[in-house]
Amino acid sequence: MTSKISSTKYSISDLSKEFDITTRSIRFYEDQGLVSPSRKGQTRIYNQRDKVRLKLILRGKRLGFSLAETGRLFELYDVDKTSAKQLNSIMELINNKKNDLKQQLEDINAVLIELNDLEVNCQETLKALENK
Amino acid sequence: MTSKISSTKYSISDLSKEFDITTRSIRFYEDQGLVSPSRKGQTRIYNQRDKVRLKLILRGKRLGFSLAETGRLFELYDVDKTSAKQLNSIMELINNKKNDLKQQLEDINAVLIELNDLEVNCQETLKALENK
DNA sequence: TAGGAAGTTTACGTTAACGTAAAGGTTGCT
DNA sequence: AGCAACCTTTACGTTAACGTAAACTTCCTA
Repeated sequence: MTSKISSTKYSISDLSKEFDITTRSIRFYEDQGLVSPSRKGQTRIYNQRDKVRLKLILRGKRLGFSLAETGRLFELYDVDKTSAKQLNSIMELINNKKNDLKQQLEDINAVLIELNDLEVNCQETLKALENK
Repeated sequence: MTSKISSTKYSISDLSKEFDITTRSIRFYEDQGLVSPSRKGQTRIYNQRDKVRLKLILRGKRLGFSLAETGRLFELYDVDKTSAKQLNSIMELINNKKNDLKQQLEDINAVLIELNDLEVNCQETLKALENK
């Protein structure tokens, strides 16, 4: 039973097209230790895990995370969780991030409200122009 | 009736302390046209409007806005809204920003859920360690 | 077999957002 | 008068996240 695990392999250009980023960027993320594709000869081969990570990297960027920050989030899943000390410091990190994000939620809601006001204002001005 | 408008004047170091940023940053924001303090001799004098703008600049940064983007948002409030063409292009800009922010809201909620999962996971592992 | 497409490494260039240092002006003590 | 605490301008330095170009290999195919 030769099972099919081969469908989850991607070339660098596959991923660059799928995520609409340059191959340069993908190689740079590797330099920074955020993805670690295997090799066939010289050529990089990406798997499902790498693909997910790319997605998370891009999500992080949309949130204004640096690559280093995203990397630290990745590590949270891999860190050795056998010691209570480790666990507590991880949980502290998690809580810091959560607080940052809650602040961001507030910020975003504030800006959305302002933009809505502005939009309404524009619509009214536009209507006034038409009815003249 | 000499009214008191003088309480809304700040020096550069006042603001740098209040917002916990360097004076260098504040001067840089001026270079970029985001604040425009008046002068008494050489010395910069900031008013309430400048202070509000600084607050908005920092909020923008927390959301990952570039200074240029924040500047464009400022302009939205000042632009002359006399032409329908202007108005429509402004509203397009507003909508683009709104879409970005909605995407960010989704992203943040996703990350918050993941962090919560991770936290619960940590708590359980910790409990298991204690009950051993 | 010649060329084109996709891959690689190496390395210098670029932009944003400041940091940092030098050199100097003004004000207020003491 | 002196100096400490501010302020100023000018200008070069720095980091992150790539862009861009050169020079080369490997594979496919017309």
